[in-house]
Formats: sequence, structure tokens, C-alpha cells
Amino acid sequence: MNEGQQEKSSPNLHFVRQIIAEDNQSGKFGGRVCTRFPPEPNGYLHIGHAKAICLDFGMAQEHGGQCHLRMDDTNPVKEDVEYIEAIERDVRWLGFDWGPHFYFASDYFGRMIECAVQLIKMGKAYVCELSAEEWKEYRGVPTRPGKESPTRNRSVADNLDLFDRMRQGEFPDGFCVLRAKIDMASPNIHMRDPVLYRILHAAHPHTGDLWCVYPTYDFAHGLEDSFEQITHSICTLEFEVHRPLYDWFLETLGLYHPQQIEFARLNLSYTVMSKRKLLELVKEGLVRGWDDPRMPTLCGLRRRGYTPESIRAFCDVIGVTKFNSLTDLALLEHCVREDLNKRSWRVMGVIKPLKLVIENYPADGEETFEAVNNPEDPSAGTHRVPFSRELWIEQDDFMEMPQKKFFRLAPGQEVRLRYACLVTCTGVVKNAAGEVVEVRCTYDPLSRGGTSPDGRKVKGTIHWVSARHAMASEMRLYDRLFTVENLADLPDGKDFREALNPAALTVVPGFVEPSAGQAVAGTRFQFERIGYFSVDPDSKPGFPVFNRTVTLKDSYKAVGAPA
RNA sequence: UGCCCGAUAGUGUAAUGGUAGCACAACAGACUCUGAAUCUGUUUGUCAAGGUUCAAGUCCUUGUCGGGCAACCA
Repeated sequence: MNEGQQEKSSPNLHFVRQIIAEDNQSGKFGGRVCTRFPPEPNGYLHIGHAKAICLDFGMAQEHGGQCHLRMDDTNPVKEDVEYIEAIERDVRWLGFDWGPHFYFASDYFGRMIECAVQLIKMGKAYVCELSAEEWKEYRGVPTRPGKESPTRNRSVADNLDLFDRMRQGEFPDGFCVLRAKIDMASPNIHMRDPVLYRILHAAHPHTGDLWCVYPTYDFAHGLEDSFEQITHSICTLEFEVHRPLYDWFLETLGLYHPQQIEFARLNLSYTVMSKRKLLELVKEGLVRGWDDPRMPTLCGLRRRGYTPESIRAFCDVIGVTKFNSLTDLALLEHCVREDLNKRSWRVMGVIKPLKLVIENYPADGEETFEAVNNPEDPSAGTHRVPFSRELWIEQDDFMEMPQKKFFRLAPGQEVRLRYACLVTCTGVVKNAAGEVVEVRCTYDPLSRGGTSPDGRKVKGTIHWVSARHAMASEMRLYDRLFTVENLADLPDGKDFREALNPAALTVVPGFVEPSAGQAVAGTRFQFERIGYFSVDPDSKPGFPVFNRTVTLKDSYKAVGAPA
């Protein structure tokens, strides 16, 4: 609906845009812009990836270029086809299209081997039999130079032969590696003769058992970018130290040379962005799966009811910089509310039911009232809501001893039942424990439709569902995944699992008006005065399950209620 | 104690030597058949010290603080 006008008049000129603008100015890449999003298929995409995806695809889009989707599948022991498929699905859902440019790093393995052989022939790479432990010792530490491998000056012929035998599968995993010959004294650890190839007898999700040697990230990534004629290779800050290596390989091999640019990854309060931690939550059953609506994964957010538009808007508003920051979860929530407010239909649903009986309404009487589908969009029309003598209202909308400025139901107080009529509380029914189990009231027959017949002020309006017509349903109420704002601040030794929020998921029985009960999975509604909800795929015919995407903002302050 | 990067309201960011803006959050008020939305207003900021300049958030120096780097992970 807003296809043509998504670009703001003055897009924020962040540093990546500046670099691209300068490169286009100087003609560095002939005015061409080609980016790539290169996930490793070892987990599901999360909101942090969304930032990268929006940047990668966004920069290409803005400059009439293209963006490749590339599986960076250089480590078969961690990767899986399940992840490959999920990644494609999620990027597409987010709203991006890579056209024919879907690639696998593993499709370049043959060319990468040639590059490795070329380095060997140039005397710039050698086979090294140091064990992992020895290698660690030889590498040195940042403050002290490393030592050269005993085989560092092996002949080209020997290296060629050994590397060939590595490829043929003559050696077991870890027996030896191919290393670049750079500088064991470099203050940059990554330049101390880094590993190019390691032996891994493992089935690869894309190439099967074609290979038993696999290139490392440092060697592979620049080559992938180069082969694909990428112009701007955008990655996160931790790769900054790797850039000299990235540059070294391409310069040494005399290959086309993209520009690597690093930006700060997204950190969101009260959640984790680490693929490893997310994997642990899934594997250990601490959540119900990758798409658990508590998860910051794209599929989790999708199931929770987030729209791709809201996530893109979020990625736009957080900006792109080179310094680490912690973005407030409230900003993400603001973005969904803003989007959902414009598009979602309003219905009434009750999540903490309390019976309301209208004493002067006929026991077998019923009628329907007209409700607006979306006040933000008159073209959305209206629908009718059934009404009868007994209703479900929200427990929070009744107080036996009302605090000041409580505009809802209380003994003797009058409220409007949204779209229906004005009712005045006449009393309550309590159980043996003294709890209010039913509220009694009378209604004003002249107020049908919710109007005030004599113009009297009725400050409070509450939502309701006709008990006779209501559809029982399951309400899954979500809250922040963790109780700690910044997981990075957890003291050493403190396990992140201990910071999980037990209240991140609360399942309660509720009721919704019939019009909301038949919706297909994925349908989003606003439950008036409560929040935005989406229909979960666990729904069964006649028994919908709703996920609360986010609450409505609430400026009412209940006394003693937690913030 | 090595190398690399960074530092602007509570949070996220803009200002590209020339009036420190915006958004979120918070707090007031208006409006309201959603205590929502919408509208109005308020509070809070250039890490520090020097230097260059008519003019510094921006350039230089030093310091402080924060992050990253020592997988045959990416």
C-alpha cells in the first residue's frame, strides 16, 4: 500500500552511505554497487541479522545495484539444510529479493583450491603439522610475537604434494593444515600465518562428501566477495581486525578487491543476539523452538505477530554506526505498535474474565451492536458484535474499593460498554473465599449503541464479550525473555539461563467475540484496550490460540502495580 | 604493559568548521465511545584537559573510559 513512498525525503547519511557516495564520486567501482548478505547456515536469523539484511539489501536498492544472498557454508560440522531453508524463508519474509543471486560459498571451493595452490607456488603458503595445542603456543600472544612453524620453509614441491594428499583424504582430521606465510611477529594476531585449510571428514549440507578439506573464513570470505564482484562487503565490527588479512589475500593473489566496511551489530535490551545462546535455549527446551514468540528470531517475531514492515522501520530508525550500543526494546515495540495501529482490525477479547450480569436485561434477549473495524482506516468498515444479559469483562476493569481516578466499574459507578450501552454497578457476588466472582449491574435502555441519552459524562468505556456467544480461547501473553537489561553485563561465571524471565510466557484462558474466533493463523487483531494479538498456528477449529504481540500503551497507573 | 576501533540527553541517533536537532522513554496538559491513537508542552547532552581557528561536537595532542582481537568458528 505504501510501495512508492517508503523512501524518506532525506535519508540519514550514515557512514556506510557516505563511503558508497564517495566511491561513486571517485569512480572506485565504476559507480556500481553490489552487496551481499552472507549468513552461515548454522542457526536461524534474528533481529540483529535483520539490521544487516536491511543494510545490505538497502544499500544495493538505493543505488540501483544488487544484493546477493550467499550461504557462507565453510564449516560442515555446524551447518544444516534446515538452516539454509529457514534463512531463505526469513529474508524473503522480511521483504527482500535476491533475484537469481543465490549462492553458496561451497560452490567456489574448486576455485579456492586453485587460489591456495597459487599461494603455495608463490611461496606464500605451507603445510603445517603443528597440533592445535602447539599452534596455540607458537602463535604467541598479542603482546609478544609468535614463533615460526618448523615446516614454514618447506619446499614448494613438498607443499604442493602434501596439500594434494590432504585433499585426497590421506590424513585424518587435524593432522595438518595449510597456512599462509605472512608474519609471525605481527601485532595483529590474524596475520601470524593464519590457517587457510583444515581437514574435516564431514558431510556437507550442500556438497555432501565431495570435500574433506575446508577453507577457513578468513581465506574464503574475501574470495567469495571477489568472485561475485561485490563492491561493498559490509560486516560487523569484530571483523575489523581481519580486514588486513582480507586485503592481503586479494592483493597477493592479484584479484578483484571489494571494500570491507564494518558496522556495530545490534544489541537489544532484555534479550540475546548470540546464535550460540539461542541454539542452547532451543536445544535445552528452555523455549518451544526457534519460532517461539519469546525468541528474537525472525520466525519467532513473525509468530508473535510482528510485521516485516515494523522490523524494517525499526532497522531504519536505529541507524548505523561504528560504536557498540544497547537499543531499548521499547523502540522495537513502538515500531510494531505504530504499524499495527494503522492496519489491524479492532475486536474485543477478555484475558482475565469476570462475569457481568445485567439485571434488567431479559434473560433470553440478545441483539448485536455495530463496531468499527479500524478507526485509522474508515474503509475497513464495521462488523456486528452479539450482546446478551451475561457478559465477560476484564477483572482489571472492576474494583470493589476504587482508587481515585478509577474510571471503570465499581459499586454505584457507571461505565460504557463499548459500542453497547451504559451500565451502573449495583453489587457483587462473592465466593466463600470472599473473592468477587460476579458483578451485577443495570443498564440504561436509552443508551443503546453506547450513546449518552441526556449528554451525561461517562468517562470510562470498557470492553466486553457476550458470554453466550464468546469463543473460549487460549491467550499466550509474552514479556521480555530475560530479566536483565544488558546480558553482556552478566558477571563472569553467571549463567545466562539464570537470567531467563519466568514470566516471559503466561498462558491464560480467555474469550473473544465470534468474529475473531475463525481467523486463520497469522491474522492480527487489536483487542481493544489490551494489545495486539495474532492467531497462533496451534489454533484448532472452534478454539483459537492468540499470541499477544505487544500491549497497548497504558497511561493508567494502578496503585501498587509494578512498573 | 601489544594492536585495532570508538565516545553527543535515560536510550538510539543527526549536525561533514558556522544556531546542538530528531525519535524512543519519562512527565504534564488537550481531545477521546480504546486511560489507545492524535495534538501541545516540559525535563535531560557534546568524556576530560590543552592546542589550532574569527568560530570546534567536528581538526591536532595527551589522558580517561568502553568495545574488539590470542578457534584448525563465522
